[in-house]
Amino acid sequence: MKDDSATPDADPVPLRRRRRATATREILDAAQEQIALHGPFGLSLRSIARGLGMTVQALYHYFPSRDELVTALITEAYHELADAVRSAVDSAPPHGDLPRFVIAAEAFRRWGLDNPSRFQLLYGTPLLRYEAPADGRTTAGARRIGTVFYRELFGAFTHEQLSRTEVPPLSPALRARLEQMPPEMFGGLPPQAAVLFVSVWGHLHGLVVLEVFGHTSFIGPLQAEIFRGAMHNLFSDTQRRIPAD
Amino acid sequence: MKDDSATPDADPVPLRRRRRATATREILDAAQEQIALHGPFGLSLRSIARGLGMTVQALYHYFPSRDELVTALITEAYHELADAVRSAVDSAPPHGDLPRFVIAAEAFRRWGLDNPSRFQLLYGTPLLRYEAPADGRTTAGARRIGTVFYRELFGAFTHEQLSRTEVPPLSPALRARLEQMPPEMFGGLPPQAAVLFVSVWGHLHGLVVLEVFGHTSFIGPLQAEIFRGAMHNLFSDTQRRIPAD
DNA sequence: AGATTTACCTAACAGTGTTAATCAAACAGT
DNA sequence: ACTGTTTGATTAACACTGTTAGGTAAATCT
Repeated sequence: MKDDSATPDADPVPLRRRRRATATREILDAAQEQIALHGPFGLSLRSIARGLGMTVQALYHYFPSRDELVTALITEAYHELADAVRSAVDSAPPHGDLPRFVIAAEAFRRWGLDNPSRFQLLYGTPLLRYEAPADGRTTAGARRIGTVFYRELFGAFTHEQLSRTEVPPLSPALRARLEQMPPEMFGGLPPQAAVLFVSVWGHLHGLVVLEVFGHTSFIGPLQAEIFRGAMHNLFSDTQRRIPAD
Repeated sequence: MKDDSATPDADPVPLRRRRRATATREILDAAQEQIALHGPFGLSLRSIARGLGMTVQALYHYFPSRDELVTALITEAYHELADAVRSAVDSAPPHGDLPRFVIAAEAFRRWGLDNPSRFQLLYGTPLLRYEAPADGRTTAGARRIGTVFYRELFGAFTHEQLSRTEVPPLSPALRARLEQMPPEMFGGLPPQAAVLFVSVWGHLHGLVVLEVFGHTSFIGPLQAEIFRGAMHNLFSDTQRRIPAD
C-alpha cells in the first residue's frame, strides 16, 4: 500500500494551484457580474475585491494588471458568444423552415440582448487606456463567430462558383489584398465572396448593435420580427448573388 | 445726438452675457478636443478646467453637472453629423453617376472616420452614469439624419407604391405599431417601407460601426471600395423591392 | 529544518465628479 | 451714488479610481 488515492503519485496535485484556480475563477465571475450590472466601463478592481472580502492589491497576485483581467474577460465573452451561435446552429434541424443562417443570426442577436454589457465590451467603445494584446488572443473567438456565418452562407458552393459571385467589379488592388489574406480570416474565400461577406456581416452586426445599444427601442419588442425578416431577405439576396451553376 | 452706437438703446447688450457665451463655447470646444484625443470616456472636467486656466468648480457655473455638458456635446455632434450628410446630398449633382443615397452614406461614413471619438460618443457604449434627458433633445439630430436617408430611398415613390413594398408579411401587431408611430420617426412611411428602412439603416450603420470601431482594420484602406459597393447594391436592392407601378 | 515562493496586508500617489463655504466683481433698482 | 442680488471664481473636503512599494505570515519545496 503505497498510496490511498486513485491517481498514482506522479502528480501531487499542488493544493495551492487549486486555490489559485478557484480564486481566479471567482475574480472573473465577480468582474463579469460587475460589468453586467454597471456596463463595461463600470468595472472596478476595488469593487471586485470588496465583493470577495479582500483588498485591491490582492488581485494583483492573480492578474498583473487591470488590462490582463480585461483581456481574459473579452476572450471569454467572445468564446461564449461563439459557443452560443455554434450550438444554436448545430442543434437546428438540417432542413427546417428557417435557414440555418437565420438561426445563427438570431442566436447572435439573442446573446447580445441577454448580455448587453458584455456585448458592449466586445463591440462597443474600446475601454479607456486598454490595449488589446498583440497576439490575436482576444479576437480568436471573434473569428470563430465569423466562421459559422460564412459556412452557412457559402458552404454549399464550390470555390469556382463563389468566384463568380455577383458583386460590383473589384479593383485589382482590392482583389490582390483579399487574395493574400491569411486563411483564418475568410477561410480562403475568393475575393468576391469575401466582399459580400463583409457586407452581410455589417448588416447583421448593425441591426444587433442598433438594438443592443438602444437606438431602436422606440419600436419595442417587435424588433424580433423585423430582424427575422431582414435576415431572411439578407440570406436569400445573398444566395441569389451566387450562380447556381 | 442721443446715442453713439448703431443700435437704439433698447438692448444694452449685457456685457456679462457675451463673456458667458464665449466661455461656454470655450468649454465645449475644450471638451470636444478632449474627447477627440482620449475618447468619449476620457472626458474630464478637471482636465478641461486646467486647459482653460481655471479650477473645476468654475465649470459648474456654466454647466450644472457633467451630464448637462455631455448632453450639449451629444446634441452638437448629432447636428454636425446631420449637417455633413445633408450638405453632401445637397451639393451633389441631381443626376450624377452615384445615387444620392450612396453619397449620403459615404458622407455618414466619412464623418465617422474623421471623428471616431465623437462617433463613439453617439453610437458607442453609453457614458457611465449618464442619463439622456427625457425630452428628445439629444436625438433630434439623429432623426434629422434618418430623414435624409429615407427621402433618398423613398422620395420618388407614392405612398401607395410604398405600401406594396416587397417584404416578408408583417404581423398585424407590427403593422399596427408602425402605423401609429409618430410621424417624426419615419415621416409617415407605410409599415412595409418602415421595416425596409430599419433594415437598410442597420446595414449602413453596421458597416460604418465595424470600421470606426476597428473591427475590420485588417482590410485596410480598401474598405472604402467595399463600402461603396455594398451601398450601391443596397440601394438597388431596395429600389427593386418597390413596385414601379 | 531552512529557504523560497505565494498570499495578503497597510500606506501612499495622482487622478476622477461633486458639494460647501467664501470672496470679489458685475449688474439692477432705488 | 448706494444699496441688494446675481454671477464668477476660489479653496477645502469627500468618496472614488488603478497602481506601486514595503512588510508579514503562511504554505510549499529542497
